[in-house]
Amino acid sequence: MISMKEIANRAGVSRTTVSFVLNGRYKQDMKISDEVATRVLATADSLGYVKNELVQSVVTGKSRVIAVISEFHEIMMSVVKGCVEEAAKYGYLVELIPLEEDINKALMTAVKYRAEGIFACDLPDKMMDEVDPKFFTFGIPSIGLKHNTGRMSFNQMKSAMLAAEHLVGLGHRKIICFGMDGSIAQQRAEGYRRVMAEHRLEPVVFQPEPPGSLKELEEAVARIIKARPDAVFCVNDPLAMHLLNRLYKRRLFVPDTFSVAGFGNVSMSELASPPLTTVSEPYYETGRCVFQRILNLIKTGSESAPEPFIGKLILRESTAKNTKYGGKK
Amino acid sequence: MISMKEIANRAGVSRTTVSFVLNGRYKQDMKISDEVATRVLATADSLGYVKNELVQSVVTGKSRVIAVISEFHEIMMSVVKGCVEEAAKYGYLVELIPLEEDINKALMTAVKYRAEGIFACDLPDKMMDEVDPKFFTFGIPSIGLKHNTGRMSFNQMKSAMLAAEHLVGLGHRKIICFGMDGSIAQQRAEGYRRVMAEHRLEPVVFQPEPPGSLKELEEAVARIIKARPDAVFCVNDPLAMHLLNRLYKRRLFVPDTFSVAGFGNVSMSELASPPLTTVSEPYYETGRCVFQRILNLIKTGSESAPEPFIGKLILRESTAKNTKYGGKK
DNA sequence: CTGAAAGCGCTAACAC
DNA sequence: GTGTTAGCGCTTTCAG
Repeated sequence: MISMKEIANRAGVSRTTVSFVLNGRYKQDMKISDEVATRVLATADSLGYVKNELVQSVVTGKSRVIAVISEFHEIMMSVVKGCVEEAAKYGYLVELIPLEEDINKALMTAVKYRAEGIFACDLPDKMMDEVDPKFFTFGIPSIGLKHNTGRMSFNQMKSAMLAAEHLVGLGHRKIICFGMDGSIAQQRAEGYRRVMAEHRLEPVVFQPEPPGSLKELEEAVARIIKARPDAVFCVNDPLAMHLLNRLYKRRLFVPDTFSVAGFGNVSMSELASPPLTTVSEPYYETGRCVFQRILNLIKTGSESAPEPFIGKLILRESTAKNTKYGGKK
Repeated sequence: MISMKEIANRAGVSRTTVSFVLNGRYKQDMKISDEVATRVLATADSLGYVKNELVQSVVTGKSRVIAVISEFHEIMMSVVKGCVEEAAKYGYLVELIPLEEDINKALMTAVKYRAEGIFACDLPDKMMDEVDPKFFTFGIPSIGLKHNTGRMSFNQMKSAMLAAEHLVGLGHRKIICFGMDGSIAQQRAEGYRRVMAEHRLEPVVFQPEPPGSLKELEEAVARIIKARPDAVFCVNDPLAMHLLNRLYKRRLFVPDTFSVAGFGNVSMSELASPPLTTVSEPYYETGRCVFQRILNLIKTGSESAPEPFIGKLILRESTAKNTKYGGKK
């Protein structure tokens, strides 16, 4: 792999000159003759020179790399993609560090490679507390660890309210909330509760998952069906699809039997039977936003608290107007 | 960020000593007193020293990083995860380079950061030919570019045969293959054709997708339904789910109307209505395998041609025995 | 066992 | 406008 030194020799100039030319700073900082500049550029090109960013990182103390630590669930790809693409725009590279049960090991890897920023993407709750305090002495800008706003900025509650309001707006009264395990699901359930309270409707939450074997899920679904609700708000799409699934098995059509709304807009929700009404989380945008926050932290040292995203209601065919109560229109 | 030099000073030894101790080579290469060794280790620890891998990369000429270039579809996360986790076992890090329409730019980024290996993960067909030949002069081990076996080692054809054979085995005769756009889908369709030929059944391929608007898809589905097949083999799960979807809309149940098999085992296929019989591609394993191949290339310079993976048939509820022809029980 | 010295490829003052 | 010099933090001979 050829170096600046060789270019300097071949072109008959000094390495400084080469450096300045190659960094495109030969117009402002130093005045290098156009003739020399072109010659340098030409030889660099003919020799197939490619700058060694690693060295630049060492010298400048800036690696232009940010580390993403995660378990890399399928669903996270969009977040990562958003982060990677946004980073690329600013000349930053993203490196992936697997979590594999030890957050401190992962963190140390990031430090060893001198990542300028760290994005702990969707850490399991319990790991939040396991982070060695000494890590923070390095002062590396990070998002997703406990000491900052934590997680990604997405307003689960308000987003869930969108779905709940949609169901109420369709004229449904007996609306069941399905699932509430985990802190995120609880925020969604809370959104549901608020909407129900606003409309003086009685909230009913079915909680099947947690130790959550398939069997318990089965029972919960059976109970829901027996309850004959007008609509069911599922705290996540897979849960909703599971419900659709069991209804299908009983030859019960949706939304005829009752409406079903999900949450998350996972890729296949569009192809569910019927296509699922749900709330989208802007994963890609979130990833971009996280990079922006980290970049801001790197540049200015101050945390920009962005307005949390609010999901969008995705209207599809699993929800429909209620006619039972002589529903409006 | 503290350096070896500082440790040397604090511990009252030379930087060489520190280097050797910290690299755990003070037993074999040099005989450093246990006492000194522990002292060095202790001061390093108390000072919060973290080795700068970047410098090590520069000095040794080995970055211990491999670059993954991809468009990062949701579906690829498992492959990437497999690659990342396998890499971690060998002390390698994975960095992500977005494709964004210019393969050569992406490749150059990888070279600039001196990636030891490159994994072009599922490049669009057309990009294969756009790779600047000069790239190969760098001699960086790579998987997924045209000059090697290409793509990941997965036998699409044989895997597709699993699904086709399953359908034939259930007693179906009139089996339609749905979709064949793209080189991968064609390999799957070929698997279908072979099985049909083996059993002296007439192959029928419906090709809807390509310029593939939703409308064309719609028409294709209508034609399939009109054709009254015994079973339909869809070249990928989303296509299969789309089909299920349209059948649902017509109140046509599966597998009563006809059996449906997909391909890919995407995460939600399990929750389709009905749960989809499909063929799994071992994405995670593939990712691990790719890293192994790259590592092998790095270490020995020789391409290990692993036995291509063959998918597994995932039996679910969208396929059932045919009774029309007095089918075998 | 330990330390001096050279070097990896590049940046950045500061003279010429 | 151009070249000299020092240095980034680490590895690695090679004398003591």
